Amino acid sequence: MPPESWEKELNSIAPELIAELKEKKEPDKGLPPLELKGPLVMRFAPNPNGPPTIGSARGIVVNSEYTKKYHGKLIIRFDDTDPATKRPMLEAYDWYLDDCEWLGAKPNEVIIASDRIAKYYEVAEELIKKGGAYVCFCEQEEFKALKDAKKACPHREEAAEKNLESWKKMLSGGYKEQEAVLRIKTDITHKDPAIRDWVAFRIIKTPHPRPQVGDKYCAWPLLDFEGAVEDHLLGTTLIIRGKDLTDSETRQRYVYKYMGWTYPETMHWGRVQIHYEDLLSEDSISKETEYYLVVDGQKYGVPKQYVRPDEITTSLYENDINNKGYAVAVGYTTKGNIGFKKASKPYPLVELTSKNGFIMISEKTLIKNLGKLSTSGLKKAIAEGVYTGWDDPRVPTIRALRRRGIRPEALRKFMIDLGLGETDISLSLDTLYAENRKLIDPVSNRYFFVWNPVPLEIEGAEPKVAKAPLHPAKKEMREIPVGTKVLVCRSDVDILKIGERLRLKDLYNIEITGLSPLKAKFIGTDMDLVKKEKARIIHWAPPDGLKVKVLSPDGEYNGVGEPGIEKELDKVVQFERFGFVRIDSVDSEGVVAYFTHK
RNA sequence: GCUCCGAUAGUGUAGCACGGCCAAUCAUGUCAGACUCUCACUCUGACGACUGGGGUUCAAAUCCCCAUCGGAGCACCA
Repeated sequence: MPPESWEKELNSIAPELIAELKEKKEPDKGLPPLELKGPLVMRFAPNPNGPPTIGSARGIVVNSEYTKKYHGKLIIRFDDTDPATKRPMLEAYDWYLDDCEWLGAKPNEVIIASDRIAKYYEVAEELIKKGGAYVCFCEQEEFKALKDAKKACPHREEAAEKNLESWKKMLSGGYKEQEAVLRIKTDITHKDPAIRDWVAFRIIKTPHPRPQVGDKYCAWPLLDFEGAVEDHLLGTTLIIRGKDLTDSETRQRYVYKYMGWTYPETMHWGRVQIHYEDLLSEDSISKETEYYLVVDGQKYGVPKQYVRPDEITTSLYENDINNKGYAVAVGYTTKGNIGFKKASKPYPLVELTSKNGFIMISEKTLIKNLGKLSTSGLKKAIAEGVYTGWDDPRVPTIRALRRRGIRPEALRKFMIDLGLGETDISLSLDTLYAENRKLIDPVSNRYFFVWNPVPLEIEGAEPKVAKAPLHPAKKEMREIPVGTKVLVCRSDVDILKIGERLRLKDLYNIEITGLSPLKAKFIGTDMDLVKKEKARIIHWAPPDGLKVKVLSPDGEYNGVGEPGIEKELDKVVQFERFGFVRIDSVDSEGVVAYFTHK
């Protein structure tokens, strides 16, 4: 019996079985469902020491997605309790709120930790009274030595009254920085050294950047304490955070136990790195690539072998070598795309990541690994002028993506599709771009933009007004007046030969008659000729067009665009045969556009 | 060194709590073709993975053990 008959037969006997079979095949969309015992309260808790990054977007989106789905409450809480080393930026508070709203994740409540220090003091005092916390005067190294030896420090057994007294003195500024800390009493013999008697408060005399707070406090809570107290005060029921904070839970549970509170449910996700993959030019990849390890321009090693560090003496950093002594390497496949591969099994190796953020690939190509830049690293680079600001297209912030014309829905979907895995991932923004392209392609007008322009004189052509569709699926036309001279791209010119026939898109056909200077003659307007001869179709721009500059993650493109682009300010358009861009500014100097993606 | 976590195609995911519907899902990517006055979009097809080794079982991606690799924490950072 053929399968169709089977289905028919089965349908008549047991229709529910068919339904079940089909249902089974349907993939789960979106985030995994939650098993809730009560109302859902979640928080997203950044330190506003810089604008939200692509990594922050994950937290914003996932938290908001769940609270939307289960009619819960979303709180944004600024964990700004370090006025010194991770000093908050005043502008960043609003940047977070703004980017959240843009992402469709407007929080129900906004909490600023530095406004609520007094509440943390109350809890601290109670903990001291209960014997769950003590003021410690050990020097850092001294305490670490004791801790590693599972030994208590002399202050641990101090009476509660004495601790209370010291605590008051801490609050009133009676100690210098580094002189005293408040520790939570856990288990000094805990098998995990990360858990043993952790610090809840330290003394910082640097004033807080927020004028409302200023120098009001000199005892500041650390994240583990502030977070523990706030999560309880806010009634948080589910916490999703990075794997790096898993130990926090174990530490914080001691506070919850002393106070008789109930700890929220927790979920974790792995480390995220972003790599940009699209900087390989096609000619740098051949299908039958030979693989080398390249360090500082030198070839080492042979493919399909692990690369041993003793074969390489230059520029290998400690972090690039795993504990087996193999270099952590990155490869690309014969298909030409790049992937990070674990060095645990043989793989055609080509390159080495180096600590300075670059990956070497063969001799020609360089890939920037933007995901590796930390907020503080970015801050420094911006101050030094390496980047123009927090929305420089090369910088991995939400602001930069916005400026480039990425739609919030695309970013949301991208983050939701990542899911909640505890696996460490290294991802490519390609998927985000593909998602975004689907959204903007149907609504983006088309224009010509010629980068690295080369003038082309056409004999026998009459000045005319070219008509081209604003969008291939719509009927509105754009009009481009053109004389006997046009501009074309250097990259198109480079491969031209005398006698070659080509089509200037939406204009007419030409035959090349000279290369330097570039000359051609008019040979008609007939499209059939183009189709018959399979002539190349290239785009062009009038010499008196608009000056256009495109800023993209991999550099600047300067050229000339057709008139009309200036009407698209703040919109995303497609520069044909170039890619999508967002028109960022228009003035007498010309047009500045931000590259969205191909 | 101590502790914890993880491992499915190039990339990211689904499946794992309850072993058979899994010769393994979806997206992206790559290749080929169709469409097209763009290298965009759309459509069709192809490619491509359970880290390794043992064990339990009639049956293992799924449970157990070991190995390997990767990541994180052990801060008066968040």
